[in-house]
Amino acid sequence: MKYDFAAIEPKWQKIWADKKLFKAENGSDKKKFYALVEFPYPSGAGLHVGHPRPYTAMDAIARKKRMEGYNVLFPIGYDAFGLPTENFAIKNHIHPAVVTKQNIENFTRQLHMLGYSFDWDRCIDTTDPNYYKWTQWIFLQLYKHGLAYKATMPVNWCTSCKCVLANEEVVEGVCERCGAPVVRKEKSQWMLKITEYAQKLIDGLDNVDFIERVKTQQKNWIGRSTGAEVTFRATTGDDIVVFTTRPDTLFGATYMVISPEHRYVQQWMPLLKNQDEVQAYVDEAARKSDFERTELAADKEKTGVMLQGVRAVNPVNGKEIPIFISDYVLATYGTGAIMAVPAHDSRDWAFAKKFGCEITEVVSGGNVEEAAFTDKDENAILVNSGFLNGLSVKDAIPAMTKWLEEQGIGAAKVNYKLRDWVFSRQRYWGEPIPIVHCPACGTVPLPESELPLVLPEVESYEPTDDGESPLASMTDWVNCSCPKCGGPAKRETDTMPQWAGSSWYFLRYMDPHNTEALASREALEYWGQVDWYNGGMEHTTLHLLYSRFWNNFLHDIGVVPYAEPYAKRTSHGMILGRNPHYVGYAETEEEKAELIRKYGAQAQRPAVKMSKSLGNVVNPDDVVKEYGADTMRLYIMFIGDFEKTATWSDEAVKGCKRFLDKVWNLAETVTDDAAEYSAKNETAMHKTIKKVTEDVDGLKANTAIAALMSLVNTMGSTGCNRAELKTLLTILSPFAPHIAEELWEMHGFEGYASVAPWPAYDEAKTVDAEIDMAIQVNGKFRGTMRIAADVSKEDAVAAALETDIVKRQMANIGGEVRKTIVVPGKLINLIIK
RNA sequence: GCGCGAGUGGUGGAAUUGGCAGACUCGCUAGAUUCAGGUUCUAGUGUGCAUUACGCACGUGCGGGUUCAAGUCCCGCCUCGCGCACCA
Repeated sequence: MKYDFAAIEPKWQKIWADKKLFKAENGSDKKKFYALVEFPYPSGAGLHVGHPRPYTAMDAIARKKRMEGYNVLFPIGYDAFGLPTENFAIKNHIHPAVVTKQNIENFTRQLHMLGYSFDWDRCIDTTDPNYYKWTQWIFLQLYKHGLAYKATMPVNWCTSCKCVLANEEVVEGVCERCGAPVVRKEKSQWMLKITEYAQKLIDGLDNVDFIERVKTQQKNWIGRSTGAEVTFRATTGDDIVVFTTRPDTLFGATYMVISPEHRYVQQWMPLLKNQDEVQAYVDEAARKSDFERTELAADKEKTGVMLQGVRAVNPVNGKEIPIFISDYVLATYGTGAIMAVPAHDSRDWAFAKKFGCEITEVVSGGNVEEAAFTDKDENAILVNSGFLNGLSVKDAIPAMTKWLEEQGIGAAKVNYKLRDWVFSRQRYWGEPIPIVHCPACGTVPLPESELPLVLPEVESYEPTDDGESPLASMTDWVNCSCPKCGGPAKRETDTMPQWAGSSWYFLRYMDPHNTEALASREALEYWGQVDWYNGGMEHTTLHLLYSRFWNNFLHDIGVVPYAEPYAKRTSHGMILGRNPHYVGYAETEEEKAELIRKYGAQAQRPAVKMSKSLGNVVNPDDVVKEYGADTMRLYIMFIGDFEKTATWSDEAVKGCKRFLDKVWNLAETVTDDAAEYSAKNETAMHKTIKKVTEDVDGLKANTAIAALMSLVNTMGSTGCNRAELKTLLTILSPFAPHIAEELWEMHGFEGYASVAPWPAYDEAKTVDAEIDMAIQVNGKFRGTMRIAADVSKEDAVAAALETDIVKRQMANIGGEVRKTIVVPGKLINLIIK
């Protein structure tokens, strides 16, 4: 009989679903294990090959844990609010809810097709009012605790999405999603005070097992720096507060810079002698997009204008110094003002050189006429610094900080780059913000009893250029009565961002049908932290950070038992496609030149992100149709190091299909009903069980599969008995569950391969009794000798001296053995001189 | 600029308390099966020199070093990828 995957796979998917084989049980006596993958955004295009990589890896882990006796929670759901659906709906005049429903059906079909062991009874959908009721509930808790507030401020505005963006959604000055330019816009926005959790979000990383690059990226994003705030008095009598990481260099502060947006600029305008020049600079800075303002920021020539008519006093030496405005000082970081120390800051140095400011060296060790001396040498000695002279940088920082505190003009201060989360979006397809604006009472939160606040049906949900949400035109819905005074009021018309629903979804999986709470206390305590969460690096400073923030908050208000939601976080590499424009594929020099001219740097890369326009997108449906889900799963795991990017190869998929054919054929040859492993295969069996057991947990499925291939290759000549087949199918099943299940049934094994107990291995039986020990002479490999694995050092040397290999070398070199090195079980090295 | 990671055959990639480099896969070569194609099976496949030998030399981005022994450790570079970036 032939391996007929097309018949086998749907058969087992149906049986698994009917028998609810992968159901997670709340409150079971078994040890729990919560494995989580990032739930997909159900786009119209369906699953792409990027999805199966993390899903298959975590599925293999979940399956193995189940076989090891754990009560495994491995859930899935849909993060279905968001712009692409809304845009598609607008274009095709269908309601986003209808589009979402269709897309979810398609995704569900595809996920079933790949044989994932999800507990489908716990499937969630963020656009379901029963779900977003609790998203809104969490928002109300944030509001009650002062962590949600409305503020008018310059925000990032995507010119194409016609919507504000969080800082995390702006990448190099353009929209993370659509690539359109982002401009500043003054708008009243709902904000979440994530900055209040900056330190907790850093500290929490110490207690979790996240891969290092995730921790580093989050820390960099939060951007903690320690220093001091110092107050300078302006000649107007106003106090200018600056933040500095180097209070020790205060004697070297020879001028000040404030950002063009700083409130003092307009306040002092009437006093200035060069008003026109200053105003022109302010206007110009306001016109620039974020992208223009940061473009090649490091090398960009500094610009700025001196405020003529106002000066400041350096509090440490009483010197009067000039004040400039310049866009190299950011309004949104620190206090929007700096003390410039050109001798020890390269930006200040470049500015000072251009504008002829004084450069005073205060830390010795460099030549400040040539360049700023910025070495982070804490033993460098202070000069030209009054009471700090002779102190090291290390000692001068606390000394100056203390002095500032005594004078009442400064204090130690910690600053973060992290900014509050802009939480409202001027779009239709999101969770309505449960807030009412009352002319009498002001901002009034909706009572919890009125949740969910359901998204109304609208005629037109097109975004508007004026920055109003499409909901604003829904007067019937907008006009309401104030929950507090009963008078006429208006609803908030902005909706929540895409990231809201995903900020707590892992909690809902624990108790998805609860109508009284986001999840019961028992469920939250039973499942506790997510034991293993795998997801994309692109979410490190978005979803991952946001959800840690929400969970920390929910912990602080006593809703969840753990501050940190995820005990472990890993991340998969992207799957790239073949680059059709790669120069390597060109046959002539002319073609090559043409490709480089047309595609530039892109032409140098053999593999690139898959995209419709390049025609290199691989659809899982096609792969499953041609080779089956098991081959697809196996290949996507075998493709390479899980954490690195990998390139899809249609050719290489065949190898995995061949392997499964071999397994099928091997199973057909099994006639020996032995209940024990054969002597021939015993070591190989134990070795392979060990390798697979360790590699699945170590996220090294690629080498686990290689070991399985080796085993099957070996058995091709040594044969396979019933006991060996049973183990083979068991350890193969996390990767290729359908074929394992079918052969399991055909050979009459009990129960299901998917939930069979994981086989044990005997460490002692993983090593061969006899090995080929390597023989080196003077450090060079010369050959091997067959010898007992546990041979003594003396016997190994004696045996080696008897070999032709060593005799020949002795004769060639003509010396005697001066030294011997024996690595038991591995090699022997003879030094002959 | 700062931070993180990576450079290994024709290809994807194994090997990290220093111990036989190239497991496993694709591809390729030869042979068998087949009317043929595909499939499957057997043998081979880092480079060079040899082929009298299972022999010699070279070989993990580049240049040094430590060691009986280095892809792995140390010093100095180069290249590529990712993240952040005028963050005071």
